Amino acid sequence: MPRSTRQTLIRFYDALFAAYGPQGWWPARSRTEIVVGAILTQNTNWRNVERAIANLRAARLLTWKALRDAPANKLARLIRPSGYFNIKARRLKCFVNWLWDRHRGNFEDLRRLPLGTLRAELLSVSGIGPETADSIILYALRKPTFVADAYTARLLRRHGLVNGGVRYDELKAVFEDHLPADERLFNQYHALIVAVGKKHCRPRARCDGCPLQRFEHDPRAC
DNA sequence: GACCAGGCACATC
DNA sequence: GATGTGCATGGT
Repeated sequence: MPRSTRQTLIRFYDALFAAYGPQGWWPARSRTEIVVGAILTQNTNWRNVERAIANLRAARLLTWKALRDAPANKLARLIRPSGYFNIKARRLKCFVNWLWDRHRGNFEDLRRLPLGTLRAELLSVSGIGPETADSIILYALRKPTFVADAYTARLLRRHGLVNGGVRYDELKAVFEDHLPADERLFNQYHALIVAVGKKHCRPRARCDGCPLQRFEHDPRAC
């Protein structure tokens, strides 16, 4: 008799939390830095994102106003280590321009919006897709939306909870439909998935030592 | 040198 | 709606 999805998700969470403990996400010093990091990490290794963010910090550009006033080519030069630097510089400018055009440059203002409205508004910004929007909502604005990423897809696929061609919204719905809409839970859960994913759920990674190894899984499904 | 990394927009069918 | 492609650096 297969366990319910809810039970499975809770068991996974408990096993990951027991193994890794609280993650304290998002790894950033400010809300501005969270948003910048969410955009820069698109399809990119986090280590390279850290280099780019360090450059922005050294240039004192990690404030909304400084980002608004900085020319895109200057941003592009500084964020070069994160890859796709021309595109990402444009995306940073798009976000900041939207923040000023629609919300007078007041990031805190976004917290007042209902979650659905907030998400739809973020998705209307060029360069903000579903995962980036959810990262901003969950980690910078502390509202309960689940962030599904490449690690999440691999994990659920490996354990047979979703099929190969699963779409983003289906992936996050697995968590949102079976768990309480708790911001702290979603925060911790996604961070734990990244923790286990970096170690055990990427190409050529091994299951040895994985906290989820004792659960039914297919190592080839990553 | 190939493959990968905490995606997204756009074109095409 | 599904699929393919460009964007680009740095690590393995």
